[in-house]
Amino acid sequence: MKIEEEIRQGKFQSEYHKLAINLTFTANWLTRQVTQGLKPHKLTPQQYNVLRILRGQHPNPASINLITERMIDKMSNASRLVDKLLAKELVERTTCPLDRRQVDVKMTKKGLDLLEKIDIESKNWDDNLKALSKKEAQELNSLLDMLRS
Amino acid sequence: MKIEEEIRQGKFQSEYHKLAINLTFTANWLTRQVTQGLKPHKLTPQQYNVLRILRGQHPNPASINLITERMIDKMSNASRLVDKLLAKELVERTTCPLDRRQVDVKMTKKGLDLLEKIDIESKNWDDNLKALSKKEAQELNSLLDMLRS
DNA sequence: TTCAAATACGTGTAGCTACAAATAATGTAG
DNA sequence: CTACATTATTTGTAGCTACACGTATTTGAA
Repeated sequence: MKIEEEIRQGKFQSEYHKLAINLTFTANWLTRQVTQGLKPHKLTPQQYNVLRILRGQHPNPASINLITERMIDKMSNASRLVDKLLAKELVERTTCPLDRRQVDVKMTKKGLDLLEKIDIESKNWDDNLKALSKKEAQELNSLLDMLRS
Repeated sequence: MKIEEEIRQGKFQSEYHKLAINLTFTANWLTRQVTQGLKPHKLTPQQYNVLRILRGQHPNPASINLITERMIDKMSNASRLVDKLLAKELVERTTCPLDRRQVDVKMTKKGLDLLEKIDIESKNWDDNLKALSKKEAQELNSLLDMLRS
């Protein structure tokens, strides 16, 4: 459905204004789907993002700083997200012995196992994007990169 | 900057997976800018969205239902957003006499004046998107519409 | 008419965001 | 070595989201 119909707005001030709204709307649409897919595993998209970053480092630990740097949503509060993951025993947190200001965060086996299970399902989530051909997806990626110039 | 560098991830599983991340990341980037622009006026993007919908109806009132239907983020809780706007005296809320389940929400003069002031500034916000030509913006809009199929 | 279903809205809760401020450890200029 | 800046993280607060449930009102079928 065209964005004009989705939010029942006939006309936009400009193509750029329309773009701003279309981009936000489409990202929300996508996030809703990921949220749904993660729900059976009691993970939020942000927690999932942190887990994947930690797996990327495994078996090395990651600091809160490193996590923040790599998160999709950089303003997210990694500290509190790690708290939640800790409560679920998906990660472990220790003070870094070399720099006691830092925290070493590391996946547990339970966390790795969970991610592995989600991996399988998540392949299907991307299918929601397959309304576009691979070439169109590339083009969209390139336009988004350009947009942020 | 390419998305790979933004979140320091060298390679993605697929072009589609990259697209999902790029889309979310870019929308966050954009929202941050709008949030900044609105901050001097003590409005959040969602409150701003509601105000603009109400202006579209003015001088007619809008129900909570109508507002929700037209919001960019449809899961937003229009009821509570209207509360906040009411506290700032930017809107007024009365029970609809024809259907007492409904609420009539309407802009106040204060609300209209505020929007007018923001209108002027907001023209500059869209400039952040002008890294793309008009033609590229159209193409991006079209790809986003297709993506949601 | 009557009562169950549908509709419109409000509220409660857990989790997230944005931002500022606090705390603690480390680095560094003199 | 000391004072000060810097760095890494945590905490506090206001506002938003997602979802479920609650309340009041209206609609409509028997």
